[in-house]
Amino acid sequence: MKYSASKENYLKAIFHLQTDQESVSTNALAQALQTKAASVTDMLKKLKTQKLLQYEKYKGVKLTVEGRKVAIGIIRKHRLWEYFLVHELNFGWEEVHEIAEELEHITSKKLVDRLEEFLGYPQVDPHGDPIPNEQGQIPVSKQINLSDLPVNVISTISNIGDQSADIMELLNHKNIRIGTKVEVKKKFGFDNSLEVKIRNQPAFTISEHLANNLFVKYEEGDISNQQSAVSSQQSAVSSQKK
Amino acid sequence: MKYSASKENYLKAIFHLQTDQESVSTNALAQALQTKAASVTDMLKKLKTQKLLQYEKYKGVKLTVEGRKVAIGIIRKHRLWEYFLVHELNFGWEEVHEIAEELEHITSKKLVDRLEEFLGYPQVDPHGDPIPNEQGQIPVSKQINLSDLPVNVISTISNIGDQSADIMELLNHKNIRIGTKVEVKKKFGFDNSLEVKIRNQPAFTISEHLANNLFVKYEEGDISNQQSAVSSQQSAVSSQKK
DNA sequence: ACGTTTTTTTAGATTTGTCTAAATTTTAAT
DNA sequence: ATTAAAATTTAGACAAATCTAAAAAAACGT
Repeated sequence: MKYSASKENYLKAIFHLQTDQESVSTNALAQALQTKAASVTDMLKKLKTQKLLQYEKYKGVKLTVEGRKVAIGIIRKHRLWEYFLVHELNFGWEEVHEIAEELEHITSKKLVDRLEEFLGYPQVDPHGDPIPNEQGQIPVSKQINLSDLPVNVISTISNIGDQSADIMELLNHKNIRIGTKVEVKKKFGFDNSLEVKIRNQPAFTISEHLANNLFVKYEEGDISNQQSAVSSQQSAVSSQKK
Repeated sequence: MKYSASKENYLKAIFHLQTDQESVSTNALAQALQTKAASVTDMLKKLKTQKLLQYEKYKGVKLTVEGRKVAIGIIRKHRLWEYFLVHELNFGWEEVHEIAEELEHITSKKLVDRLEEFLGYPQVDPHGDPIPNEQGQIPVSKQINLSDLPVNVISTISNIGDQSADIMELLNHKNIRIGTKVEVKKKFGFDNSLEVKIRNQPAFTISEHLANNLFVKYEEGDISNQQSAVSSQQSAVSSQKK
């Protein structure tokens, strides 16, 4: 079945807003899609007749299994294209989202699968978000040490090993906190220091000792698919708080 | 300025149909675009108000300079994407047109230019059609000997050196004529024979002697841009009829 | 619990691109 | 030069996706 770009965008937005059991409100959708509540209501009625979502008026909306399948397909395309743009065409990670918003609506399934193969089956996109596989399974969130993060991948600080005042002083000074997006630009074997970059600021160096205490996840907060999440390739590192 | 995919398709179709001074008829456009004449008339009126074409009712239509610029931009994107699909993602040349019909409407100019760079500034697409450069200039048609055609590039037979009955008998037998699309699959240094492929038929071998009498062009019949056509990298081989 | 505010839906309109059927213009033939 | 045929345009309609304004339902505060 083929759906319009507009419908695909609604499904994608609902997927992102739909946390766990919660249904999504009309207003939340209108805000996410930069449109008016009345337009959302109209579209929800159409998507309901296509069995892509469960919708009762005034009760909010949830995706059906089919609707989620479509949404994940769009997200898969979006993230593979982002990966392509950054790693093959040398775009900066901050400029690819907009372009991927268009590319994600290209219909050919064969194209997506070939692209994925061409890229070497990447697990996360340049923003650190997991890339669903062909079956619609989304790789499970992993925590790894910042030193183990491949270069040029944006990830999010999810854990700090040591929680002493000393480390906090340092992190505050460097403006690093949980949720901060970081990217390793270079790894120096000599002293195992790392050159890292945060948002739009110039790159700076952090010591091996500090890096050892910073953990990042590959995801930003996405929900894994139904029952079966894909098992992680690298073993997750458990954070060692004291 | 941004135009809808539909408008871009109209401009592209007019460009392809518009030979030299001739204007394009409503019916010809309707057929090319698989639509009805009435729809074409409607659209032409809209495109005229946008100054993309010259249109007087019952008189047919021609692109303006601006309209041609847009059309060439779409064709440039189409052919670069086709090249990408065939040479990077290993698609067959016969299956890429449909996908490129969608990709050609992706708007980012930076994407196209980066893609072109990534691909190494190719001159012709997998069907042998020339790829316009960033300035909208279209490489000029070149005739080269079939033996000089790179492998895996589709080209069109444009000239036959020897015009004896003998060669014609052979060409008729092998179903080769002017306009036939050929692709060299392999070159054998031992006897300089070539393995070639025509349309969907299985590949077959032709002798050095025959190959020496077959000339192909890199283009299918496209008109070069305004005044300045890009000078060809390889020198064109003049066909040596007797 | 009851009025007020917020959220959501309905009603009616608009834009884009398309269609069919009818009317008009051009072309071509005798 | 008429007239028949072909090509083109007009008129009116429709589907998709959106909007504004008004009505209805739900949630909230005291």
